[in-house]
Amino acid sequence: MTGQREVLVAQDVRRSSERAKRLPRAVREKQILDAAVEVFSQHGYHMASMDVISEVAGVSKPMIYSYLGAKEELFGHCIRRESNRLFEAVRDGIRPDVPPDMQLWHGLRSFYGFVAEYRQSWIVLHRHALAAGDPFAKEVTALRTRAIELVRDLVVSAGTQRGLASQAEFSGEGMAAALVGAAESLADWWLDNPHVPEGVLASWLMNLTWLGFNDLVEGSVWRPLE
Amino acid sequence: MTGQREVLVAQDVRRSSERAKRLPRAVREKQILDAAVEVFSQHGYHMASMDVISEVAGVSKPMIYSYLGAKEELFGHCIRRESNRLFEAVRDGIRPDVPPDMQLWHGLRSFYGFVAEYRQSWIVLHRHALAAGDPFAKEVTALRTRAIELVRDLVVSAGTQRGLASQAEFSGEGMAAALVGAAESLADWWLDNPHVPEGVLASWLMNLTWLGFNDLVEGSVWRPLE
Amino acid sequence: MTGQREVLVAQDVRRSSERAKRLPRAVREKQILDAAVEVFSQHGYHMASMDVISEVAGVSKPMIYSYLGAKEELFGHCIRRESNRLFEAVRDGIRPDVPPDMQLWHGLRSFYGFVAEYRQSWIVLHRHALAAGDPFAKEVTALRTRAIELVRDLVVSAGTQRGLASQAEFSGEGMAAALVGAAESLADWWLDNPHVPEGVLASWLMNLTWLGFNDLVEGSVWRPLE
Amino acid sequence: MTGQREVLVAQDVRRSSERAKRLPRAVREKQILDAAVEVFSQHGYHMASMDVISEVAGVSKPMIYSYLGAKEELFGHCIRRESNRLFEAVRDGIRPDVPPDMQLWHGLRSFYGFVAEYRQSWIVLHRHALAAGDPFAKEVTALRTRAIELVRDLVVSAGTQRGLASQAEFSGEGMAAALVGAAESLADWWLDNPHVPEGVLASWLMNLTWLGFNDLVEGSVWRPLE
DNA sequence: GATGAATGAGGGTTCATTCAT
DNA sequence: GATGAATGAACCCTCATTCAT
Repeated sequence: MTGQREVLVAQDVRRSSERAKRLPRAVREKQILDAAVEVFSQHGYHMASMDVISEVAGVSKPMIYSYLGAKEELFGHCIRRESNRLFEAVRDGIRPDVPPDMQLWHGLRSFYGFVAEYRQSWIVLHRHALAAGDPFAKEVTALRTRAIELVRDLVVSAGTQRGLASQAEFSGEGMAAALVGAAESLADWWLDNPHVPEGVLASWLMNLTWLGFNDLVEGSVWRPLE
Repeated sequence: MTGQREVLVAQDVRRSSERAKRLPRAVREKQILDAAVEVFSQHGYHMASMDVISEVAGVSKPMIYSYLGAKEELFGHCIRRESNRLFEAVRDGIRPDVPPDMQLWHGLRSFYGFVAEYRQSWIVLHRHALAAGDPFAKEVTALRTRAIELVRDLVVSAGTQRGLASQAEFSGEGMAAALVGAAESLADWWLDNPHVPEGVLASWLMNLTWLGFNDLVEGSVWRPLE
Repeated sequence: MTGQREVLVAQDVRRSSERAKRLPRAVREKQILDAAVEVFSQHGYHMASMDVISEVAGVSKPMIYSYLGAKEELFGHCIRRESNRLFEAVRDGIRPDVPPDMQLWHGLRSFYGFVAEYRQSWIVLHRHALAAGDPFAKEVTALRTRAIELVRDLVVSAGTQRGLASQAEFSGEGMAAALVGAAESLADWWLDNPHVPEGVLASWLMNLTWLGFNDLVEGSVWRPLE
Repeated sequence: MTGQREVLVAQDVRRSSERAKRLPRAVREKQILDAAVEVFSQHGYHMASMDVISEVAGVSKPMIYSYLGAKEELFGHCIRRESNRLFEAVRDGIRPDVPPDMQLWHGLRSFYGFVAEYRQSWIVLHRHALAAGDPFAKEVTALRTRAIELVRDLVVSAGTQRGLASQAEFSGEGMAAALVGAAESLADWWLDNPHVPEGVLASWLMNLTWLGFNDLVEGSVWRPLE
């Protein structure tokens, strides 16, 4: 949990009732965003109070307002930063020069890697931003859309390569949405069942969505070959 | 949306600032719960105000407190009622005397049928209760667990019948969680893409999780046979 | 605690969700007043709720309003009933044909006897009515005034019999007030120190106010002779 | 009533719905406590509303909560401040190098001096805190206990000096409690009979409890000699 | 740049009280 | 006579936000 450690460091630097040292704006903004993500992830949007955020950030409330705007705007900043982090982590984890199933495999591993490293970011995005209503839910929906497109292109290209006839039962987008949703929900489930190592999660998903229950019960198993 | 219609009727009956007619307690409780679900689904737990709920219910605030308790408790009542409704709808939709894939198929259809009919209930359960923190998230998690168990038993029994060796890549619970999550997320996606008919959603999921992408790109398709 | 027992009896008579039997008005009023005194003594005027009183009385709220009026009026009824009870107990305990000190002695014993038997009444009068503000404090002040007059007449007549010159240092009323106050406060102290037998309290007061510390430290002691 | 005058000044300085000038926290806390004591003394704990207190203090409600806590805590602060004021006033008024009766005399004079100067404080302590129930009543009881101990030590030491045999009729603590109670009640009586000068009250008590009615009717009188 | 001081506004909750049956 | 059903009104409290230093 890198975010949390950095916040604590920021706090430690500062002795109580000591005026905060002048710091470059970028540093202050990072402190504040880190603190905000931490607090939002713990309490959700509505129960997170600006007072607490400012305490955790080691910065006075007026600074938050002056640097990052009101609560809504601050929350938006958090969501955007973490959205991008997450998307980039997944996108950069995919290697374009391997078969589609391996691409999917790498994408999933990167995703669960991110969730493990930035647990709080994931909680904010998945648990709280969606519930916080429209300005924010849209942001997360957009992220999800980007992910869905990534997967859709992958599957569709694999399909068209092999002449998959478009059928009512098949919809690149719909099924990509289903896969992305499954990945998200499994991440959620992981929060409450952390004993499972991260590679296994990706493996389950590959077996389920690449092979399907049918092949599985026949004894087939998907494994990454490289 | 049966609930909403009835609530509006209740409102229409009553002219503003007129004393509500005396009705038996059970009727009032239903009115209140219906109104609460409606308002919670629209605004979420924190932004829903007891004032608005009481107005929508056509009842004064003290009645709510007297019949269903404070806000937290009221929300709990909503969640429990809708949880049970949903679970029973799915469970009753499953016919036990058909092959596993058909059971899954019926379960999914019932699920999306419920989401279509009780849109607000679904929103409260999926979007808001999970974000509202621990007393409530647990309730929904419990619901999800019940669903996962249902699916797990289905798949595992199918697998063991055919001698599926337990492997690291396979976990009845984990994969059932993934499927349930996929179904949930697809329902969520459906809220923003309502043009897709409900049967198609179930079809996608069956194809994805029963056959897998691999079979799909080979041209295989799953269809319900009865 | 006679009052409490009677209330419990009244409650026991009534099975839940059974309509209260028709009873003569006087009986109902007694039930209500007993319950009110009990609840007021426990919670004070403001924290006592009409709901609780009606439950303890085994009677619905509208009955209370119809028989004994609103909360203020109800409290007034309580205070008046208990005031009179107390005053009559003390007055009737005094035997007019004995010397002044013995009259005082009997009065004090009657007073502490009452406090022991009607603990709740005393608490309502002394602890709560005085704090409840003017309509009620006056009532208790009036009671106190009657007590002071009783004592004053006693002492003054004793004094004038023996030619006590009126002096600045002496005021029948003031000193009677002091004695009455001492008696009250000792009763209050008794509530928290119930191990002392009631006769001893009266004895302390007699020794203190009849003989004074001065005589006491000289070894004199007052004892009732009859 | 120093407190009240200052509060009014604070109010006058501020025109309605104008932002209060920035003042150091300690000053505001004093203003708030003064106002709270004033309002509590007039209306009692339950009928005093935070709105009124904030108006009288010339400060908005959130400041009260931020500086002195919620209503209960605020009341506690008032009681503690006034308790200490009162106890210190009495203790500091006693001169340790004079005979016991003179010490008592000075203590009583200080007490009535305090009641005269801080009428509201006395009312809060004696009339309202005791009735407000357990967190607060305990505080006042503790104050009373400290006073009783003061008096007990005085009398007992005087008694043992002259060989007072411990007897059933004599209890240092009990009689001290009676004297303290008498003093309190006389202060209470004084509130409704303010024409009596303060020295006279102390004089009555000295004559009553030092000499006793018996000596008094014989014509003896106690007077301070110095 | 940085902050302690200050507040408007609004929400949850609970009574005492009364109607209609 | 007796009561469940119903509500107006008020109170405590908190929070996001801004001003003045």
